[in-house]
Amino acid sequence: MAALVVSDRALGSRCCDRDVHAELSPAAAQQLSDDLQILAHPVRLQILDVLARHAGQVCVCDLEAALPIKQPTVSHHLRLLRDAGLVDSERHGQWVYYFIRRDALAALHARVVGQLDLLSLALAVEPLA
Amino acid sequence: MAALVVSDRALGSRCCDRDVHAELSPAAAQQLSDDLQILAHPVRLQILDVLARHAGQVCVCDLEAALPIKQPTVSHHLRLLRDAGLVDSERHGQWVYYFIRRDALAALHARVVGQLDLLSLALAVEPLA
DNA sequence: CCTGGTTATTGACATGCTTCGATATGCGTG
DNA sequence: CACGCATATCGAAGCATGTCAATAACCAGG
Repeated sequence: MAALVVSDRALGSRCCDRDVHAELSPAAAQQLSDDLQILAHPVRLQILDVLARHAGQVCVCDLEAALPIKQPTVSHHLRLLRDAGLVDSERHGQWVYYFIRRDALAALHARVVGQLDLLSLALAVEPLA
Repeated sequence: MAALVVSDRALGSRCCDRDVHAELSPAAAQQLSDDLQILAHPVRLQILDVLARHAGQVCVCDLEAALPIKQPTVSHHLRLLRDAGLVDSERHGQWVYYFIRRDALAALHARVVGQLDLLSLALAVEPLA
């Protein structure tokens, strides 16, 4: 198990002068981080889940009934999701119906999965040929 | 385009009494949210990236050199990653070498991608058969 | 146009996250 | 064992986030 970490190469000397850098650029890391951040809240995940399963037929009061939060908080999270481009809404009479923007969610899904796959791939390759 | 949202079914009346609920349980949403949260920071993403590409040969000062943050902050993020089970470390003399726990990262990767795929899948299906 | 119901916004508060200086701990060397 | 270097922890400060009561804006019906 120790071999997992320590190769035959000496580790106990010459530290901190290796060319260790991230492949992931700061900009790419920020982008991925933003993508993850908008998803990283239980309420927003549940909102997306509900919208995905009842496309176009969900108004705010439905969400309020389905979630453990008050109406202003529902509107708050919906605004974040809309600002992120993931959802949009249409007014019908007194009610506002929200729906997922499929293209945007697909794009986000592709970015996230793509980057995470890259990470896992880097691990699959034997360390530092 | 409006057809995306409004079916022939009347939307302008009878609101908020439908059985709209999330498939994603609160517990599952919390779990996924936690998984995403630990990843949702540029510095942690870059740390994981560096560790993935230089498996077992990265000490803290390497990370400090590769990242735009001071040493206490590096240690802080490493602690979060370790508490999440994603990384571990070994001391070699004066230095501490960090490495990714492949099994844990693979498990997290599977959970995240699995749940996100479910979301996308729900969207692919035509709304509410 | 007044009323009741739905949604958005505002403002305040609490909580949590990120960062870093200061400091403690641990290790190797002389 | 004293010193220097690497790392961890503590404490404080600043900032972001989540929540909700109060209120505004909007709409339908009488």
